[in-house]
Amino acid sequence: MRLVEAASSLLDAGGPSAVTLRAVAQAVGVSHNAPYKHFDDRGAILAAVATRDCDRLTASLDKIQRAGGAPLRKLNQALKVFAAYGAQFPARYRLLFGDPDIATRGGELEVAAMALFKRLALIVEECQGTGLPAGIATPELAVLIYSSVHGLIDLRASGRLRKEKGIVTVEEGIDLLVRLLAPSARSLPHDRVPAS
Amino acid sequence: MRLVEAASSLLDAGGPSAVTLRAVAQAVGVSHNAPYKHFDDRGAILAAVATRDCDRLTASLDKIQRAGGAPLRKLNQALKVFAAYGAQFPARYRLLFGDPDIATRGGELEVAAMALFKRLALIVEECQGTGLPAGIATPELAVLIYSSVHGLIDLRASGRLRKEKGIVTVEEGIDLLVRLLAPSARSLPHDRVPAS
DNA sequence: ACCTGAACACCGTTCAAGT
DNA sequence: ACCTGAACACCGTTCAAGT
Repeated sequence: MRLVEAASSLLDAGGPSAVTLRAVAQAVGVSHNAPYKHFDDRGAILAAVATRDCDRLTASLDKIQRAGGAPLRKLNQALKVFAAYGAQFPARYRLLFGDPDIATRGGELEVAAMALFKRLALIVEECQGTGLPAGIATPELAVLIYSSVHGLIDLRASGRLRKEKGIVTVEEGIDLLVRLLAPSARSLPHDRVPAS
Repeated sequence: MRLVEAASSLLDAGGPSAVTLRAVAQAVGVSHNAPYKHFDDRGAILAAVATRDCDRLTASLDKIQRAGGAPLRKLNQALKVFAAYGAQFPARYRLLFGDPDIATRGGELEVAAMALFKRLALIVEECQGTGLPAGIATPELAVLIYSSVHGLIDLRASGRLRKEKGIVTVEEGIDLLVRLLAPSARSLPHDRVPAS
């Protein structure tokens, strides 16, 4: 859908307030209220942007899963996928993982978000026993790990991870987190993963 | 300032979009553009709300610090202060710790935020060696811990910490986090702290 | 110093009407 | 089925004018 593509570009360029129906419509060359024939309202267009990105992230995790390798290394790579997405597209990250209106819409996006979480939980499960503590339920551990990474990305995306001496990049934070949670992985190589 | 109080109430009741200059002005009984005589723009009013809350959180941490007790217990209590604030006033939490425009304004709020982080870092420092790993710089560890807690609070405040089996409340997440980072604290009592 | 009223350029959304 | 133009009730912000 060209409308979704246009909304995504506007979001990247100017943040949520730049995604007006008028601007989206103008970008694809239709009248300012033509989008209402394809979407219920402004939020539905943004939800479509979020759903598309969510599916892409899921595909990225699948790729990492298929590539194989040490579990803890795969986890580190998976978390860096989120970090790269948040660094390259801060506004889209905050739409997908932080917008309250979009989250409570249910529908397609909720299904896509659940699928994404499931992939991450699978990777976490693989790590339990080979680095991560095994005496804890996988969903709990997966939620905690993702929350930590989300916190890092969100604080940076909102401009709160600057000088406050200490961690400056999300990647440093992820490496530190994995090191602290899995003491056996103290010499894990630092992975860089391209954006999805 | 009555304008700040009114803006805070409107934010709690209806989220950021409910904080219009017209509604704020009407709540204190002045014309819709009278606030411009006291604040540069709409963002300045919101920044004042955030600064006020930030100072209150700092006072809460000071109180915990003065009360004394086991370092790890103080840390747990301090983190629960953030959780309680986020649970009781989700919109204000997201304004203070998540709004990009407010964060980049600098000024008073930046000073207040720095002071708040400093208190938390002090408590973390006390824990290093008596539970938390000592072989790591305090600011790094403090940022990571706070990021994790922020991630939990933010995911809940935006409606993303629901059924996804596993952690449902932020408090559970904090207990789990402290337990994982400080293995010696496996039997730490669960603290409940009232909102600031 | 502080406030008011009118006005400006924007919004999202609705609706009657066109092809 | 899809689009248009006009209109509605909102915004934040500005400005001349009042006390």
